[in-house]
This record gives sequence, C-alpha cells and structure tokens, in this order.
Amino acid sequence: MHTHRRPPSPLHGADGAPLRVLVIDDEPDLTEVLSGALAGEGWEVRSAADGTTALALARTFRPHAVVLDWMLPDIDGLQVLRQLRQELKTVCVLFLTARDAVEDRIAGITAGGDDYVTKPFSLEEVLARLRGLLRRAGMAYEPDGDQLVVGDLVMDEEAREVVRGGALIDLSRTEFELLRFLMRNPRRVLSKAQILDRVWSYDFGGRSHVVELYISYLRKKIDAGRTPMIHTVRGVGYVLKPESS
Amino acid sequence: MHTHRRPPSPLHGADGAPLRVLVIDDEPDLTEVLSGALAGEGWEVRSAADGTTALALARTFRPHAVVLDWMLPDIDGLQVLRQLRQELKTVCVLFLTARDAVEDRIAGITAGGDDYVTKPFSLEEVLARLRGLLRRAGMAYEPDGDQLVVGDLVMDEEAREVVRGGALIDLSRTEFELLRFLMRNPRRVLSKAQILDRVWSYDFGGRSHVVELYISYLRKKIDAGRTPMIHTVRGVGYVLKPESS
DNA sequence: GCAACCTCTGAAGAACCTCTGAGCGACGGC
DNA sequence: GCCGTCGCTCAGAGGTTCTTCAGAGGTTGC
Repeated sequence: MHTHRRPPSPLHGADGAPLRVLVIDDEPDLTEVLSGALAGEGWEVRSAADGTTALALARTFRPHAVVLDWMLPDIDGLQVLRQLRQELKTVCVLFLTARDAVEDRIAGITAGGDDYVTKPFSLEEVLARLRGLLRRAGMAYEPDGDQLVVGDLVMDEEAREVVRGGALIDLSRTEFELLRFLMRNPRRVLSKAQILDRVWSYDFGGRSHVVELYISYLRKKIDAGRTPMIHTVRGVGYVLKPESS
Repeated sequence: MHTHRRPPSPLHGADGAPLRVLVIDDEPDLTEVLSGALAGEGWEVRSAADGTTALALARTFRPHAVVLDWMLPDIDGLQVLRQLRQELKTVCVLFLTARDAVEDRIAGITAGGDDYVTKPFSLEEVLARLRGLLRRAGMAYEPDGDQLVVGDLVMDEEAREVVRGGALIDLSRTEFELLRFLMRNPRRVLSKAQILDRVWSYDFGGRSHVVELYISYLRKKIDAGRTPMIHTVRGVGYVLKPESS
C-alpha cells in the first residue's frame, strides 16, 4: 500500500537540481530555525548574518530564492535586494520585516513578484510563501499544482479555500494554517510541540493548550457529521488521515 | 552461542561508515544505560558529563547524532546546541529535559529538525526518536523504510498504525511501545526484566507484573481469534514470531 | 468608535490509560 | 496425581490527558 510517505522532498527546479535558498538574517536563532525547516523541506540552504557576506555568498551559491531580513547590521535590505537582482537574473525574494515597518514601501517592492512576511511569523507562513513565490515564478517542480488533497478534503492554497465533500468550509487564519500543516503531513502523527513550532509564531511563549483548542475548532468544521479525519493519538499528538485505512 | 540474531545492526550512514552518537549527560547511571543501549543498536558511542568536555570531544569525534541533557553542570543546553550546530553542519540532536522544563519553551527545536524526550523516559522512546531523526535527516541506512513487519503483522511507526491481516488495531501508548520492542526482536526470547528495562521508564521502581498485564492486553488485540504470535516461554520470557516456525 | 471576528486563558468534566491487588488457572517436578 | 510456582486476567482506584465551554482582550474593517 502506501509506501512512499512524505517524500524526503524531491524539491528541485526545472533542471532537476535541488533548489537553493539563501537565508540572510542577523539573529542566529532565527536563522537556525529557518534553515532547519527549509532543509527539512528539501532545500539546499546557506545562510549569512549580514548583507556583505550574503552578497559574496550569493555570487557563488546562486540561490533560486532568498529569505531576507529587512533590517541588517550593515546594508539596508533594499540595497541588498538591488544587488541580488542585478547579479542573479531570476531569484525569488521573501522579506522579513517588523510589523510596523513601512508596509507601503515594501508593498511597492513586492510588486516585482516578491513577497514579504511580518515578524513575528510562523514557519508555516514562511514556507508557504516561499512555495508560492516559486510556483508563480515557474521554478518549482510541483507534483500537484497548488491543491492539497487528503481523502475528500481539498485545499487550494492560493485561493485559501477548503472544500470537503463538495462543501466549502470557512476557516480563520490560524485554523487554515493548522490544517495546511496537517494536510502536508497526512498519515503522520504530529506532536503538539511540532505543531506549535510550525503553526504558531516563534515568539509564542505561553504554555497553553491552544493546539488542542484549534484542533477542536477544526474538527467542528472539517469532521462535523462526517467520518472523522482528524484523530487524536493520546500522549503523542494528532494525525490527519483519509477514511479508508 | 549467539547466532546472528538481530544483526548487531548494520547501522551505518550513507557513506557506509558506522553512525556515531555522542551522549551528553551528567548522571553517570543514565549515561551508562543509554550508551549501552545505543551500542547494542550498532552505534559507535562516546559520552561526556559536561558541556565543555562534550564540545571538545565533538570536534574530533564528529558525531552524526547527539543525545543532550538540557541541564548540564557547566553550560546551558542551548549554548551547547548552538556550538554543535556551528561546528558540525549536519547533526541530529535529541534533547532530554525534565517534564516541566518543556513548558519554558524548547521552541523551534522540533522545527529545526531536532526532537526532545522528557524525563523520565523509556529507552525504547529514546532509540525510536533517534531513529526518526536520522530517517528524516536522510542519514540512516533504512532497509525497510519505517515499516516493521513480522508475519502478517505490520507496524507503521510514523503513523503509529498497527495492522494484522488487514485489520487496523488500536493500541495505547504503552502497548505500542511494547509491541514495537517485540517486533524489533522477532523470534528472540525477551525476558521480563529486559522488557521492563526497555519499555518502561528507568525510574519505574515498582516490581510488579505490568509486563504480564500488557502482554495480556496485546494478546487480546493482536492474537484475538488468530494464530497466536506472542508466545510465553515459561521461566524465561516472551517471544514474538510469525506463524510458521 | 462600533461591530464583528479572532485568539487565547481558565476551568470543569469526560475519556482514557496505567498500575495494583487478588483470585484463578496452567504447568512442571516429583 | 498433587503441590508449588509462575503466569494470566479481571476489576477498579487513581492519575493523566483531551475536549469543550465561556469569556476577556485584541484586531480589523467600516
């Protein structure tokens, strides 16, 4: 039956080579977490803590995508962007910015096809945006378009629409991200810690039972009156799986 | 004497060399037990009782994986992690933490691809997590993916699913761990003491007949109405073996 | 500034799991 | 065949984990 689970990500470009991403951020912890998560998704990752290093590295590494903190110790993010653009013809750039920072200015920049995420962000958000960028740039090998399917549950990431058995389901932002994470890891038990780390912002300190709460919300919307797809694995976590098995 | 049972694990990395693991913990007893179990699984093991020693050792030993106690006498676990990360590009880290320490956030850790286990833990849990980490990092030589098969009994560790003869069997956490241990040692008689040491937490003092109880539970779920696979060896222990033999 | 909505906390109850005790049955030695 | 030991299983106490309600506080959009 289902052998091949969660492909150790055959993430690669049109040319077949693995996709490369450069993470530029001066906070070591954040860089660490981002790099780890990206590597886990199959990216080939390099990182730099400042603009100068980053530009030098980009020259040889030639990344397909860049995750760029707007605030760097040496160079302004905009400068870095221009340089990158000049030296690499096709590169997708995802900005990381503080929430209250000049959103309008960034909005103008992203018109070029780039995108941005405001801090504090969740890993799921960053990963999803990056996938979106790549898809739009036509650089990603996408096995199944932008549709996520598990049983009769279908998610359209771009449209942010979720349908089960033909019925459109309305989800809040967090509910959507949680479900997306579950749908990206079907038939795999995910611990609450894993979920918290991926779906909630990295600065979410409060020990609480948010995950359980949101699972409860999701169940009410997804499983209501149907064969349940979200299952609790006591003492371990939760799994999303299609009915059969 | 020992025929080639339970291949002293052809555990080795993609490069063919045996996998190395570094155990960092200041409790000698625990280190001892962990090291022993890991060695028994085919790992090449080294250990250190504090962060400084560990980091020095890591430099020459270059472990593929690290089992790291969060509370060390000298350096904070997080510091050790950072250093390790910096010096070894690819290393899987498994944390050991006190139960209530989880609350003050080991965030981002699982996101980075690492994992943690709370004390008190069972050896099976540590070993299983470590295998999981390696698998996800693509470092392990995995003969058979994450499926454990004995006769018509199949266990999917990631999904935490157990199937016998096509029927899905629901197991509690302890039942699952016990069965996993049995399935990892098929056709081999395991003493109750061995089982207790591997499946139950190391601080489980109460000499009792839990093992018998749980074997009884398992039988009811696994063997119910079928040819028994779990056999008692009076005065010695239990064996799991496929029907034939 | 208001209304609608969302996110999180606290708390209570439900569901579930683990282990203890005890009785009974099975086995093997003699 | 009898007896002692070892193993099996029932039943239930006690603890843990999960679920859900209700509501405070914040954010968003109008």
